[in-house]
Amino acid sequence: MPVTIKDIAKAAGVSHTTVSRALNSNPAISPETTERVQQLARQMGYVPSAVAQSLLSRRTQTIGMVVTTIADPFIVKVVEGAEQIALAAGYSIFLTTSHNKPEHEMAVVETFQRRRVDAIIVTSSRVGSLYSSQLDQIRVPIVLINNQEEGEFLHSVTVDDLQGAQLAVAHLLALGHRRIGYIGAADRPKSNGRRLAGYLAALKQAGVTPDPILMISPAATGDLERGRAGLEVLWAAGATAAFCYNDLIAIGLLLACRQRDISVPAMMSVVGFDDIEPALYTNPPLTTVHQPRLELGQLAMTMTLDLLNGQEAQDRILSCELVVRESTSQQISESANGEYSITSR
Amino acid sequence: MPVTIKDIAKAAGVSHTTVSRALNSNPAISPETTERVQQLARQMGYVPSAVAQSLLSRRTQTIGMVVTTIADPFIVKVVEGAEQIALAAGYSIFLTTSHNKPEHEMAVVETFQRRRVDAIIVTSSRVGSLYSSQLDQIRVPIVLINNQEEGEFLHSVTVDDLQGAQLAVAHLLALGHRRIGYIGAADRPKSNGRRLAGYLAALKQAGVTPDPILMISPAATGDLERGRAGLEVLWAAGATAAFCYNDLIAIGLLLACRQRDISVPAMMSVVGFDDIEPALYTNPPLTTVHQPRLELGQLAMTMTLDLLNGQEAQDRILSCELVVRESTSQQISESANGEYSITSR
DNA sequence: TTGTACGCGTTATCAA
DNA sequence: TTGATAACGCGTACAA
Repeated sequence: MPVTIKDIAKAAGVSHTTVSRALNSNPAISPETTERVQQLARQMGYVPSAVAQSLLSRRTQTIGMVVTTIADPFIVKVVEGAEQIALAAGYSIFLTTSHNKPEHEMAVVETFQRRRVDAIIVTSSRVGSLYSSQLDQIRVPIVLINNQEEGEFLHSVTVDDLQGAQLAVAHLLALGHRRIGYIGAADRPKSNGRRLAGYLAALKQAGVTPDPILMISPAATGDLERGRAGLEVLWAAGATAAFCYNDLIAIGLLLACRQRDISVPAMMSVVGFDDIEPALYTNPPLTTVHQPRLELGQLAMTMTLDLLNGQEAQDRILSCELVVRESTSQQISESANGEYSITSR
Repeated sequence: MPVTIKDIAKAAGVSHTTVSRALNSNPAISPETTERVQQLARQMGYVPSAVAQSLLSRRTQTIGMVVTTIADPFIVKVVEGAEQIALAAGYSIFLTTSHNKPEHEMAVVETFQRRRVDAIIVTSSRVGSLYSSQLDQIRVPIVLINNQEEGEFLHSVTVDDLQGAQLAVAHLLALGHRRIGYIGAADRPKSNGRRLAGYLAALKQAGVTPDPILMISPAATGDLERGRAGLEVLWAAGATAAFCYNDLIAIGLLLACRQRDISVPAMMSVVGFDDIEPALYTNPPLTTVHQPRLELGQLAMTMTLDLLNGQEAQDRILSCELVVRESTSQQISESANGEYSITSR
């Protein structure tokens, strides 16, 4: 069993109260006893019990964090950002994955309540619908990152999907593309809707009429598969460029292009979303929309700690940046006279 | 403040002792009161305090897990495996990253002690040297995953680096390669040494004399860079194949090959180690040694829980599998008479 | 300057 | 069948 202040008290010949005060450098204690007690504590390898302290202070200095999966490089960065801030403030994180399973999420929340976490951070979940019944029970602050549902009662940090999508599609338009496809993900309704809106906004700004056949959302088991399926439709529809809901879909599309000998970017320009690490290793390296993932996590945690300190916290929306790599190029075609010219096909 | 058993006691007109017993379905309590109390607890939204329970039981049902970084896809899988098992057993995980910084690791251990975690799991660290002074202070079980130092005092789960490396190099040898390079990582001394040993063992078994110039360990800022640097040396030394310490190094090498127009696998076969996700997306897809990462985490956690239940735990070594993709092929060269023949160059 | 007493929420012991 | 009491490790109001 670990050493307690009582053990130290016995060894030092003082009361446990004095030990407690000495260890906390309480000025009421004489410098000599303070020094003596502290040295003794060190010798005996004393480490205060956060459990006992929590019981008394009613604060566990603990944050519960729910993510769908840490296999997603996007989420990893968010967690890293959150951890940095938490650690610096003396908080520890209970990290749990939900794999998007409602029953899992319920259980996680229950666990967090039992553990008396001071606050909860949830990423990319449909909190609104699922938790609503449990939510009023929870007294601790809840901060949502990129959540898929609207809800006024919670605090949130979100990435500006619309602006990011607009950036991506504007880039393709500037390169001369007019038949630009969008491959969406219907299972993330909110963000998918916003990215689609950005796509449409960019087209509108360029005076291009959207073609319904180019806006698809293939049902598939995984994002990679979705990209593969997307290519078939878009290629048949005469698209010269594709904007994908995320990088994994884009990578799936890239793989399918290679199999069908569709050269990227010469025959098909591809843009992703997220800027995950693998996007650097693809062939060609993927042009994509970079989300400030680290910052997302940092901000969410900062916000959480602010709330715990009784401060107000404003919801935040972070903007994205376009990272141009090699999967996009001018939409060119050889014209009759042998010269290259931009075409709108 | 959360509801306590005292609140329930007041509402039910019984003592808090009775409430506690009723909630735990103690047979000593009459069925009527039990039912009444349980229903009341549900209505009032009672959730027991793990903090108070821990203080009494001296068990927190909590595991501290230290990893170098969750940005490493390898580690992510290990964590996932560990989490599965922990969750099923009612344990929660404090996940912390150390980024290989000694001072960080010390702080983490200190935090875990304060939080009174029941056990600690550490991945890929040099525990032996760093922790030795703190180790005797810690009374809880410590399980090491793929640790970089020998030590009899701790429990461990390790992947069979030697066997995995042997598999990889034997594969290259079987394809006819004789000038096979090894690009190592000196900052992971233990596993690097074991993989090098596997490389040498395979060569020996095939009767190939190792050439020191082909066994390198480039000093570089990151693994990707290491791969780049490695290519220069190996290419100059006339290597036709390279076995890399890990996939990231292999990917770095792949990127460098593309820049220098060295076609893979026609001119250079490449094998990695780990089988991380990005290895699927490279061009060409990477042949690599698959580590049972999920199992590694599961086993470590199972072992930990066994130890907590007072059982003995045997150290384990898991074996690897070779995953052949498209970055390796027969070592062929056009001979004078126009036919293809295997050469040893 | 130091010590006594109490409480944080829960369970276990003993008594009624 | 139920209740009063103590204990887990710590911090704090109050007393000395």
